[in-house]
Amino acid sequence: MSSSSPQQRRGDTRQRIQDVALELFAEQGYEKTSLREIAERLGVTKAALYYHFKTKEDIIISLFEDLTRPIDELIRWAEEQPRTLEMKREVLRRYSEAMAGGASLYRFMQENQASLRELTIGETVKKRLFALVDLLRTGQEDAPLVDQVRCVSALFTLHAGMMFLQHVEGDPEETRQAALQVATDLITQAHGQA
Amino acid sequence: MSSSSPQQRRGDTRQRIQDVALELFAEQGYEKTSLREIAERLGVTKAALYYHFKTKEDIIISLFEDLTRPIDELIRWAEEQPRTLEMKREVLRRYSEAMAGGASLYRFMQENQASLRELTIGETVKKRLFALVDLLRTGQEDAPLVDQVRCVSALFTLHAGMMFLQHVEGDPEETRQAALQVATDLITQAHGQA
Amino acid sequence: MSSSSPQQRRGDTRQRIQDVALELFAEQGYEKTSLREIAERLGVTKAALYYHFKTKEDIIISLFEDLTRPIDELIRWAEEQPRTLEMKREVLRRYSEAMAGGASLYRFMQENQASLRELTIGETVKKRLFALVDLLRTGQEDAPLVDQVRCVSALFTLHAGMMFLQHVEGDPEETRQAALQVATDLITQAHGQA
Amino acid sequence: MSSSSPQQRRGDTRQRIQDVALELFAEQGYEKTSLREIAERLGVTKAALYYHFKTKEDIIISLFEDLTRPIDELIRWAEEQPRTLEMKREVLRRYSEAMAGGASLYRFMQENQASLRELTIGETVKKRLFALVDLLRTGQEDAPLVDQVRCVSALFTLHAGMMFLQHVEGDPEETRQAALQVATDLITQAHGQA
DNA sequence: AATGAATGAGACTTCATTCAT
DNA sequence: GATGAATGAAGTCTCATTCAT
Repeated sequence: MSSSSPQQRRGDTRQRIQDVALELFAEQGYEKTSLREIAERLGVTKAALYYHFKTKEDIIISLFEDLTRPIDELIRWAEEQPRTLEMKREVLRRYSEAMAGGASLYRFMQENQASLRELTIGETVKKRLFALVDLLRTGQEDAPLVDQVRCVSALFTLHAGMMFLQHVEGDPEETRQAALQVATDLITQAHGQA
Repeated sequence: MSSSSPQQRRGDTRQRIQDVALELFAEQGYEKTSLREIAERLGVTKAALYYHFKTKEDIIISLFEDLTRPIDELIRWAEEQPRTLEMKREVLRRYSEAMAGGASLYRFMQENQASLRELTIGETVKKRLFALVDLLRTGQEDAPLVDQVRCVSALFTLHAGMMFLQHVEGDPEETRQAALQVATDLITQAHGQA
Repeated sequence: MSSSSPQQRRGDTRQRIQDVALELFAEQGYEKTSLREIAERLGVTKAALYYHFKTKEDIIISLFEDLTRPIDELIRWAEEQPRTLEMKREVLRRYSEAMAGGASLYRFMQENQASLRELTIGETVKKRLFALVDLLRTGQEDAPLVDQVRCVSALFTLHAGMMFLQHVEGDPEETRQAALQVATDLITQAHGQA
Repeated sequence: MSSSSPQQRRGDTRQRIQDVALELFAEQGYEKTSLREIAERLGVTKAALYYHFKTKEDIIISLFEDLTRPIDELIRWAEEQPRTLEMKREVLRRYSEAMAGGASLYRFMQENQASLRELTIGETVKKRLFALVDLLRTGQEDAPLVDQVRCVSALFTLHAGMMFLQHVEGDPEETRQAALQVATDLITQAHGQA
């Protein structure tokens, strides 16, 4: 009657590996998480992991591929919109939502930048970040440096909201809304001064 | 009678270990940097490191002790000041300066949060961060959540300014000033609304 | 009613496994060639190999069985002939031909003697070699050691001709004939001095 | 009282590793010999091997460097001599002697050609072989193919003598002399027809 | 103040093989 | 006739650490 009886597990091992891996990566970091640990927590052998993923790095790559799709879509969408303030607000809104949905992965990104840099996806992540920043500040390439900082800061505020305050305050959703508010203020200022 | 007395030499090697270690930790992350690497780059044996430091963790602890002293002093100083807006601005100003001085270490902190959490100093770092945030928002415990986020965001903006924009823009000092400006704006707003 | 009856298909895949396996064994050696590699190059799963062969060793055994039959027949034939010089020349001639036909396998034998020794067929291969040498030197058990060496050398010359010169010279067939000539000279000398 | 007490062993670990490794490589082949096996037979840990050699391949490289020096010197010497028949005989004589001295390594070479090809030294070994062949046939580039084969065959005869007959006959030294005799005959014929 | 030699634990990875379907 | 999923054993290698000298 358990919801995850052996029979039910059939065929979803790949998914379960991803789940456990993400959990552990976010908790302990990428390097400190061994495949042995992942396998043990799943009740399979290390070799089983290698049936589903070619390398350890492959596991994390697959996680990024699955979980950052919303962001890629967001970027593609935004690039076709006019560079209005409203569009920028929408970008922040949807980015914040994506973060709420894939909290573990974003926490992982935030806390493992060093590991990320050595991995193949590091470059991709970086590019995506730059793309977002570009979107937020488009229409004002020659804007004062301060305004460019505001755009970057807006994104970081969303991250900060999720990562840092979460450890402290009560309702995560409320905190997220507050962070979104502050971020929106920041780009509004940046936009206005263009 | 040699021109470098034993005491000086001692300090010398110890210091060189710290320098190289910080360089590598910042570059590659804590876990990915091995003692072998540090020793090789210094032209000594691994065993020599153990003459100066009890463990690998000890090396990083010593780095934090040496390099975060300014922050500790800043906190102690600020805690004795009245909670005025001017004091908060001064906190940000001095924090930003400290970051400029110990850039590698702050980069390390930012990029290795996962490693940090497992280390003894992790707790210390976290406490210091909370202490700073508390200082910035003091006088308004019951302030709207949004204002609390602004305080956190102000600190993160300084980090963001250092870490992120650095990869992109020209003069780091100019960027630092811009980030300081944005951060100051943020706490000004937070303070005003109290 | 399909144009390829089950029997044919069976033979088909089995044969294709053998072909690919021999190719890879000859190219990379027995130990360095994994079943995964064979399966991948065939576009089937590893498990499929196990439908046709009981073990990895079984694959190579089957190759030897199929490809060394001419040698076995040659030996049986020669053992019933009178020990004349002409018979010995015929042995070399046919051995050389067999090698040309199963070049990959002979290359494999030459380059993987170490692996061969650990395998069950190793013994068989060795026996066959001894049988050939015996045939070549029969009629002169008490011949000077030098002549016995000549017989062994004759066989090795054929191998050397195939393996070594092949990497260097132009027409393989011409080289083979030259090697055969030298080998024949050797046993002629050995025979003559008896 | 034993000739290899722990105290005596001090400092010669590197040498002992080489000895044991060569023994096992020759016996079982390169791939089939694991570092665990080598370490166990020596009574040290695997990690100790890595203190003395950077990789498994490094061990075999060091063996070749140490044991094939005589051949390199032989080649250098011969290249400065006039291409007389007497010089060629001397080459074979000294090559045969070198083989007797480093029997294990030459057995290894003969039996692990496949492994060798994948290793860095493979190329070196091959070059050396070609250099020897060139020396033996110099002065008759346009000689009939048959004579070129004779030169190669001469070298292979020495190998064959060592490897093959050894398993069978009595006194190895006598066999070696016989092989040398046959090899010398071969190049004499080749030389005469130039 | 530092080295040389070694260890024990554990990392990632690959392999031949099995078995239910 | 073949696959999908998994295993157990083993492989090479790296790491932080120790200790006698």
